[in-house]
Amino acid sequence: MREGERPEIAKLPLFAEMKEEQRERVFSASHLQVFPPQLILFDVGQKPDFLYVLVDGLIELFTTNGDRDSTMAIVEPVSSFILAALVTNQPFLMSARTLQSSRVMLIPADLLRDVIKQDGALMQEAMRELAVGYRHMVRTLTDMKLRQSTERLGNFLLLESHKRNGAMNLQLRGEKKLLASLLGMTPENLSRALSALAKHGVSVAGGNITITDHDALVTFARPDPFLDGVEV
Amino acid sequence: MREGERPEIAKLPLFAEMKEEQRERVFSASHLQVFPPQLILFDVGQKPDFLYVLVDGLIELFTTNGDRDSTMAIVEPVSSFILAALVTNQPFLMSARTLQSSRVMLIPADLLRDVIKQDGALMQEAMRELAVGYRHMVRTLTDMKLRQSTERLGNFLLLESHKRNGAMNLQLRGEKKLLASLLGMTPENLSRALSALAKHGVSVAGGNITITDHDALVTFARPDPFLDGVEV
DNA sequence: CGAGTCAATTGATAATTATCAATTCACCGG
DNA sequence: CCGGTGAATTGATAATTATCAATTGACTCG
Repeated sequence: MREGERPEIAKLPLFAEMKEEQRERVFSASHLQVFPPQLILFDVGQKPDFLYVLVDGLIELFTTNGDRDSTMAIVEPVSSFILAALVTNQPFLMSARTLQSSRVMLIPADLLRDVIKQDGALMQEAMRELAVGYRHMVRTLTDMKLRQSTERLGNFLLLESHKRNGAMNLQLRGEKKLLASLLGMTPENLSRALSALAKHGVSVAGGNITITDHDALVTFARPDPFLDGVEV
Repeated sequence: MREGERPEIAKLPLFAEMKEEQRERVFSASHLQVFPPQLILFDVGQKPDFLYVLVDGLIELFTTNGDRDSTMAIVEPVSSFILAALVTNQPFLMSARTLQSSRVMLIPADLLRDVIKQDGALMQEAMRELAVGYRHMVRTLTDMKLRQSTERLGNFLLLESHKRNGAMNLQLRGEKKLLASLLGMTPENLSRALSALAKHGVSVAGGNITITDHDALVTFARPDPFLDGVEV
């Protein structure tokens, strides 16, 4: 891989604490690849050959059942994905596709599993990343089971705003039907939910969403301090 | 803690590979406690003081939102729970209550985090356990997003049967409303779903459910080999 | 600049799930 | 053995969400 890419990847929490020597071993065996939009990187059921690190672009993790499919997560740069499949060396439970042209670092799975065993700091970060991922899943599942669609949307907007340092103006990454699938609803219902939120401090102009009355949205969506709290 | 309890706990994958010396350190600082049914062990938002290991009994992990609540998992012996909260040292995202009188081992959180850092084998098992837990969550979320309630029930029965070595006769642990909540439906709809499955090879007598026609149930529920596959 | 394409919206209807209200059933204690 | 308590079931209705169909809107390509 190119030298210039390394610093931002090495800054990832996962790789930040490991021994330089081991990092060198991992990085020199990895390669960076550019994929066009709408390309399937891997499918459910395949064995993981690599750990993936999204350096630039946008990637969707999704699952399929018969003719339906559902977005499980949207991966933004810079972050790794499918660590759990790599650690357990079990088939993927999700498929991945690029939403935009994306640069991805591919780290050979066997090598990485080996280095994880040898480098305690790396293992600890892998453990932490899995714990954080697990907790994220708990949040998402709770969100699905305990809230209805418009509430989910409201809380999603509040959380996005929080992530962006409280910005009241949000620009959607990707299409609205993607967001709909992520939130577990149809595109039609997302449209209706967005207009329903107009009464609760949200205004929409295309892919640009503005929270005009934060308090009103909070009153409607009732975010939970723990469930919707931002993980460190 | 009593000596007699240790062997079965030490056999847990989590503690199986660690150094005997470290295990001794952990176990001797832990204590075993018996809780009556319907007792809250901890609530959402509390910081984890212990890792919990259920030795005997039955425990429910659940979440709350306003006046609704939902069962997230049912913990059967012998297994540990809330490892992710312990590792991240973040507040619980789920509450726990005993469903039956339960014996629980309490391992001090600070100590265990410390030992995890020192014992590579333990850390590796913790990492693996978190990865397996993450994957379980992915399955559950997919199940919720992609299937409707009667299908979820059908697949639940198939999976339970598989777990019990293909037994066609299943005895429910706990009440039906618990199962309903776990599957994300109301008790009323669980009743209706169970009677709907009568046409697809399932017969019910109280808490005793029999799969009378496995193929018919498979045809109806369409289990996915990966999603519903049993993790090693 | 206009046709074509696809996302997004809107309206109408259907399916699914939840809620409310009775019973019925099972089990326990007196 | 009887009455009481709460789970489970059943039926009727309401709320939520999905589906189907049509239209609008935005953008690209020739």
